[in-house]
Amino acid sequence: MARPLERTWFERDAPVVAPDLLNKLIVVTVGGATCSGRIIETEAYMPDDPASHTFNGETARNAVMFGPAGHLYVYLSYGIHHCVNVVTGVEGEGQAVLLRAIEPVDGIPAMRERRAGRPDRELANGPGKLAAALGVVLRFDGADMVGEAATHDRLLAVAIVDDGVAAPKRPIVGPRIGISKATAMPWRFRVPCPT
DNA sequence: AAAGAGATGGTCT
DNA sequence: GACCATCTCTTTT
Repeated sequence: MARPLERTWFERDAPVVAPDLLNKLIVVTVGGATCSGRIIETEAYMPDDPASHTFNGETARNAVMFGPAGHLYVYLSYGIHHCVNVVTGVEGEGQAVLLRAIEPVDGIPAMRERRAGRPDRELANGPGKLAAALGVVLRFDGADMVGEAATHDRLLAVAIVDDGVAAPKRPIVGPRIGISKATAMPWRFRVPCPT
């Protein structure tokens, strides 16, 4: 029933992939332990987008965003939090989708440990929080989520999985947040009324 | 209920 | 040396 998404699925523009990612699962294995969560909020970043890390060209940090789609782009935000992105589009363009929130599904005890002291509803309801809950750190930057590399019988792996739950027909669409440039683009997508 | 500020480190000018 | 695709705690209505 559950199947990992193929490379071609990611090879579309971020504002198209972002709403399609809603209700998909992100499955992360670190140190042989696996956690997963259902994606409920995403945000698109495009080439020629002043808010995108790739706007000023390729650097060591954003190199993964210029690579092939279907890889993970991870960076450190405000020196404290990690942010998790899925590279989309055509190789060389520099676009990605930021995962902003998930609903924990598997490995919830491990997520509670990583987010000690937080109530369950605040385990992964934000970009930095979901990275912390899933245990995603800079080491995941560039990880391939497609094919053999995404096999979870190893120490470190990540994949986006379709378990049969469709993306919402009418996602909530709004402006991106937490940025200071190009704030008007309606490239934030959310599942309506997630419990 | 809302608003404000500090933490903290990699990246780029 | 400035700038953050954030979070949490503290202070103020």
